[in-house]
Amino acid sequence: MKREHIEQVRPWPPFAAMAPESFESLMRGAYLKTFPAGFELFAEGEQADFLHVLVDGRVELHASWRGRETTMAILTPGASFVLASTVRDAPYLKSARTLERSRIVMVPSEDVRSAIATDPTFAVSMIDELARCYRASIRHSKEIKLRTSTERLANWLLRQSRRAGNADRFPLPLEKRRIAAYLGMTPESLSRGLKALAAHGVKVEGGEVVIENRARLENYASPTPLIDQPEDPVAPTGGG
Amino acid sequence: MKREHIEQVRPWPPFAAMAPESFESLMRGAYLKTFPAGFELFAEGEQADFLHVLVDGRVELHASWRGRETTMAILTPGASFVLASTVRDAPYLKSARTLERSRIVMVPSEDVRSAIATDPTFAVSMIDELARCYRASIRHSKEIKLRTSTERLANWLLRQSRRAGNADRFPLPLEKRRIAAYLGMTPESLSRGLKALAAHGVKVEGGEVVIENRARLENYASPTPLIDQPEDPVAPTGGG
DNA sequence: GATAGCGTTTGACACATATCAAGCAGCCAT
DNA sequence: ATGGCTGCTTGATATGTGTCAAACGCTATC
Repeated sequence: MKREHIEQVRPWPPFAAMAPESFESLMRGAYLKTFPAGFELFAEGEQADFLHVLVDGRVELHASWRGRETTMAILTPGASFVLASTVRDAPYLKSARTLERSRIVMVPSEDVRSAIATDPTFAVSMIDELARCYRASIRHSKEIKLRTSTERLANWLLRQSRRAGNADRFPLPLEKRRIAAYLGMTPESLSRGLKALAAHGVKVEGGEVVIENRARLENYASPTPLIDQPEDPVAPTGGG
Repeated sequence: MKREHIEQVRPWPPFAAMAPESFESLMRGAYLKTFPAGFELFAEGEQADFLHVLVDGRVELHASWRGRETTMAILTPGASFVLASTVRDAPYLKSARTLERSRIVMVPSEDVRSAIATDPTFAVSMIDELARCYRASIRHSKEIKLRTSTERLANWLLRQSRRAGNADRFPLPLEKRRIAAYLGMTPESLSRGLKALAAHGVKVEGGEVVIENRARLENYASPTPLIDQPEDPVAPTGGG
C-alpha cells in the first residue's frame, strides 16, 4: 500500500492507537481499493478473508434467505465491517455491495488476528470497536421489534437532522428505496409513511426534508438514547 | 468470593485463558449470587456496573419502548451478558430478569476493563466472546427479518432437537409464552403456529415435542448455518 | 370431589404492512 | 421537443400477526 494511502487510513481509531511497528506490519499486506457503484464485495457464507474499512463512499450490508432479502445496515465513511467474522475466522453472515463508487481498505484477516495477538493496544481498541458495532446492532433490533415503520421513519428523520447539525431542512442522503430497505419497509410503505408524517410536522419537497414543527415530530417519534443515540467512535477513557 | 465458587467459574472460556494472577485479582471484587425466579436484575438505561455470567438457571433479556416490550434473548448457563456495555462503560441497552432461580457471577465493570488493559490474553478472549455474542445477535436479526413466525418456530424446534442430541422426541424447555416471546410472537400465534406445523411433520403432546417426519419439517423450515448454527464457545485456533 | 387460578387454545376481528398493478414525474439521449 | 427509462406514488387487495374475549384444561388447595 502506498505511503499516502497509509496516511489516509491511520486516523481510524483502532489503527490510530497502534504502535508504529505493528501498524506498519499490518499495512504491509493491506491494500486500498476503489470499487464502482453496485459492486458486490462479497456474499454471506464466504470465508472472511479481509477486514474492511470504508474510507469513502457508501456500502450496503444485506442478507437473504429463500429468495427474500433484507438490508442490515448502510455504512458511511469510517465504518469497519465484518470485524466479528474476521476475528473468529468464520463465514460472513452478511453480503456487501457498494451503493456508490467507494474506497475501501482491505486487511487480510490473518494479519488482523496476529496483530491482535501481538499488540495489546490494538486488541483493546478492537474490543471497543466490536462492542460499538455490537451495540449498534442491538439498537437496530430494538428499533425493528418495538417500532412501527412510520415511527422508525420519524426517528430516522430526526437522526438525519441531528447529523446535519440539527437542521430543520436537509437533503435526503439516499434514494428513497434505499431508505426504505434500511428501515425494513417497502418503497410503497415509505411513501405512505412520509405522507402520514405530514400530520406530525414534516414534509419532503424536491428531495429536501423540511421539519416544520419539531416539537410535534418529536412527540410522535419519542426518540430515546437507548435506541437512537449513535455510539461514540472512541471509548470513554474512564476506568483505567 | 469463596474458593469453591471461584473454582466453579474458572472454566468459563475467557476466565480459563487468564493468567492466574490476573484471574485472582479479577475475582477479588467479584461475587456469585443466587437470585429467585422473576427477579429483575437491572433495567435498560442503568449504568453498567457489572459484567454478568450465568452459572445456573435461566435469564431473559428484554427491552421496551413506549409501553411495548420485546424479548431479546433467553440465556442458558455459560452465557455472559451486557459485555459490550461493560467494556464501553455505557448504559445497558437491555433489561434482565431471571426466569428461574439462578446463580450469577457479577464482576465489577471497572475490574473487567483494567483486566483487559493489563492481561493481553484476557483481552484476546474478550474479543472472541464479544464477536461470538455479536454474531449471535446478527443471526437473531436475520431470523426476525427474513422468516415468518411459523418458520421461526419450525427452525427453533429443529435447533432444540439438535440440542437434545437430534432426538425426535423431547420436552419443551420453557413455558409456551416464553417461547413465544423469544420467537417474537404472541402466545396465540404460537399456538396457531404449532397447529400449522402438524401439516409439516411435528406435533406437541403432553409437553413433549414429537418430530414425526423430520424430512418434511426440514423441507418447510429450510435451516441454514448462516442463521441457525450456534457459535462455538471457543475460537478456532487457526491463524494465530 | 368441588373450586379457584393460571396458562393455553380457539374464534372473530382489527391493523400494519406487503403485493400487485397502474399511473405519474423527472431525466437523459436521441 | 420526443420517447423511453427509472424511480416514485397511488389505489385495491392480500397476508401475517396482534388484540380481545371467551372457553378449556391443568394443577393446587381446601
